[in-house]
This record gives sequence, C-alpha cells and structure tokens, in this order.
Amino acid sequence: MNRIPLPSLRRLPRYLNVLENLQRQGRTTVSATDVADELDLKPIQIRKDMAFTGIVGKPKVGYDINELIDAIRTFIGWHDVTPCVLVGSGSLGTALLGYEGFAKRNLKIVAAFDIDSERYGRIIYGTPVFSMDKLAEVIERDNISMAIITVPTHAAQDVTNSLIAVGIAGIWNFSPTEIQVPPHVVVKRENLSEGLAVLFVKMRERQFRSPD
Amino acid sequence: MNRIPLPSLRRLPRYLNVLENLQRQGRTTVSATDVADELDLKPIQIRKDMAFTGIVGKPKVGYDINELIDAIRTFIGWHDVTPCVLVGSGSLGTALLGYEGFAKRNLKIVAAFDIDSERYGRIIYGTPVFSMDKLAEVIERDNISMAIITVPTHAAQDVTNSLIAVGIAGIWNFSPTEIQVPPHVVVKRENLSEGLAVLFVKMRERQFRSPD
DNA sequence: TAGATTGTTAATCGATTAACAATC
DNA sequence: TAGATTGTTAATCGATTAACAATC
Repeated sequence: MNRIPLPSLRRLPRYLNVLENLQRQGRTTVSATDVADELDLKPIQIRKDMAFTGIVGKPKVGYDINELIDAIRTFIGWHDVTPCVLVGSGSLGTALLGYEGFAKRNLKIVAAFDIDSERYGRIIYGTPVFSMDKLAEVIERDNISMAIITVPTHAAQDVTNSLIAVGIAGIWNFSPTEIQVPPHVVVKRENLSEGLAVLFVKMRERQFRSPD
Repeated sequence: MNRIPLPSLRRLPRYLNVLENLQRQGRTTVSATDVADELDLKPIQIRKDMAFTGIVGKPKVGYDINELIDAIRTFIGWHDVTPCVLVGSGSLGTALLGYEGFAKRNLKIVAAFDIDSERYGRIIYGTPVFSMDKLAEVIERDNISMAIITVPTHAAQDVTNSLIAVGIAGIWNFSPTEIQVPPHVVVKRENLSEGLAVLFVKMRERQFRSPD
C-alpha cells in the first residue's frame, strides 16, 4: 500500500469520532455512506481513505465497526501508550495538561517543564512540573521520543535545541514560531493564526457568493 | 483573480510571521527566495501565493516589505478589529482568553460565556465572563458575527444552536465534535487529534524511510 | 434471488512546479 | 549594461471523483 495522502490522514480521526459514537449507540456495522452523511463528505472518499488502514469491508454489509475502529487506531498508532513531555506550563500548557481527549488516544504526558521557579515543583492535573534542568534526566529515564512545546515565541528555538540534544524524535509545536530542526526530527506545527486566517477569508467569501 | 486555494491561504500567516521578523530587523525589501529559505518552501510557491493578495513586486528587487505585510493583512482581514465572543471558560477557553497573538491580528474577544455559576461574573485576562442567558444581548449589542467554542463535547451542539439563533456567521470550533450548522454559517474546526495523528504517522514513516 | 455496497481502474480536478519572457 | 527576480503560461504531480465489475 502506498503512503497515505496528508488530507486522508487528517480525516481518519474524524472518522474515528463518528465510529465511536455509533459504536456507543450499539451499531455493529457501518457503511461508507453512513460516515459520509455524518461529515458531509462523499462515500467514495471514505472508502478510499479507509483502505489505507488495511481494513476490508463486505459488499452489501459495510464494515465491522469494531474492526474498523481497531484498524484506524492501529494505523495511527493510538493502540499503545505513547509517553511524552510538555515544555511550558503557561495557560496553553495547562490547558493541554488538563485535556481529557489525550487519554482516549493513549497519549500520556508524564512530565511538564518550565523555567519559572513559580511554576516548577507544582502538579497540574496530575502531572508534575519540573525545572528545565531535569529535562534530559526525565526523557532518558522514561525513554521519551515526543515533546509538546507550549512556550512563548522567544523561547521556542532554545527549547527545541534542548529537546534535540536529548534525542527527541517528534515535536508538537504550539508556539507561533517556525522552529528549525535537523531532518531526522519530525515537527507538527499547531499555529492558531492559520485557522483564524481560514475562518476570516471563508466568512468573507460566504458573504459575496451564493453558498454553492 | 481566482479564489485562493486553501493550502495557499494557510501559508499566508506563516509568511506574515517571517516578514514581520525581517521588518523588525530593519529590512525594507524581501524576495520570494528569502521567505522560501526561511520556511523550507520553493520561491515559485511564495510568488504564486503572494499574487493572490494583489501585491506586485519589482523584478530584481523583490517586494516592498511594508507593502507586502499590508497586502497580506488586508487580504485576510486583519486590518480592522474583529470583535468576537468565546463560549466555555474552562482551561482551553482561559488559555485562548490569555493568548496575546490575537491582539496582533486584531481579534478582540469582548466577552466570554459559561453555564457554570462558579465561572461567570469573573474577569479572565481582562475579559468578563457572563452567564449563557446574556449571550443574545451581548452579541446584538456589539454586533458580533464570530464566536469561539471551547465547551466540552456534550455541550457543543447546544451552544452552536444558540449561536446560530442569534445570527452568528462564523464559528471557530475547538471542541472535539463535528457541529451541524446551516449552509450560511462558516465553521473552522480546530481538532487536536488531527494534528496528533499527523505527527504520529510522520514519526513512524521517518523511522522506516530515508529522510528524503 | 435482487440489490446494496465494496474495491479497483480510469477520468477529472486542482495545486505545485517548471520554463521563460519581461524588466528594474 | 548585465543579471537577478518577477509574473505568466505550460507541464507535472497528486488527490478527488466517477464508473463499474465483483459479491455478500
């Protein structure tokens, strides 16, 4: 199977949400049309996307809902617990520490870090906050390969460098800065202003065009 | 000029960040190559994207940096102040109320709302929190057309319905739920699990492939 | 059995990249 | 002036959609 297209990959978690809702309602099978209706997409797109997870459906019946959920979770890597650290325990960092959705996806923030002595030593939503000089120790101890960055712009590159120095392989970057990393490190940007721009322009376009 | 492609639109705020940095350093002109190097993109893509904002550059010289910043900000709609409301003053809502980046883009959260009587009546980072039954009053008073939703999953659709009832045109949805809206309302989802899925799969792919 | 739904192969659509003439 | 950079037109690439045979 080929590498999954990025747009398809982004849709998988949405499918998962829909499927989990249906599962909770007691459904045992689901067709591409069922999912498509829920998300305003076309059934053919759902079938194509699902195929990347390796799931095989049954003509006339659809997909076994448990199998399908399992296939998506396995494909994304949400079946095993992934430990990670969070750097920057400000308001956004705190919000992420308290975000219940991560547990459902088996993401476990084992430790947070901050330079501010007012902040380290505390426990936020069950996660201990350490001073920055404990970073290497904790990451090595728990064999962590992923980090979340929620520090202010001016600190982002320094924090990134520290993380790279201790061997982090993936960074989820919530700071509104383009961090520079070597080619073997994966970065996912999460830049609020991108979403805001999309919303603004879509709203303007909606004003002047017929809604399709 | 045609409608801007979504990927191009998402890149504009990234260009803006780079340009503002260069402007702060005293630069007066910038070439597509300069921006491309900063973001690991190709110059031709930057030129194509910039053209959508209506900016015209000078061969050999590049773009006037002030003009270019202005063109992007005007195109997105970040030149005028946009007032909005935020519904759900939990940890994520609080983080957004404290996010300094919005001021730079002229987004002004004029009021927050919550059903919890422990929360309304307070002021968070300068923004007053009201009870939900004040929603219509505030939105009409300040002529608000945009809302941010940061409520838990189970409340998202109810809140959406209330917002639509009072005439909201655009919703920035941070709750991990697919909300249903009539066709004239624009929604921008901001679903953390999509980003997480992308990061996970990219990290796995990086392990098994040569880094290009 | 008949028809609904899958998965595959082909066609279309849209975004990115390349080529190059125009020009400050 | 010469060469670096723009903007346009064409080519390529990749994702979405359509068509349809296979089948539970």
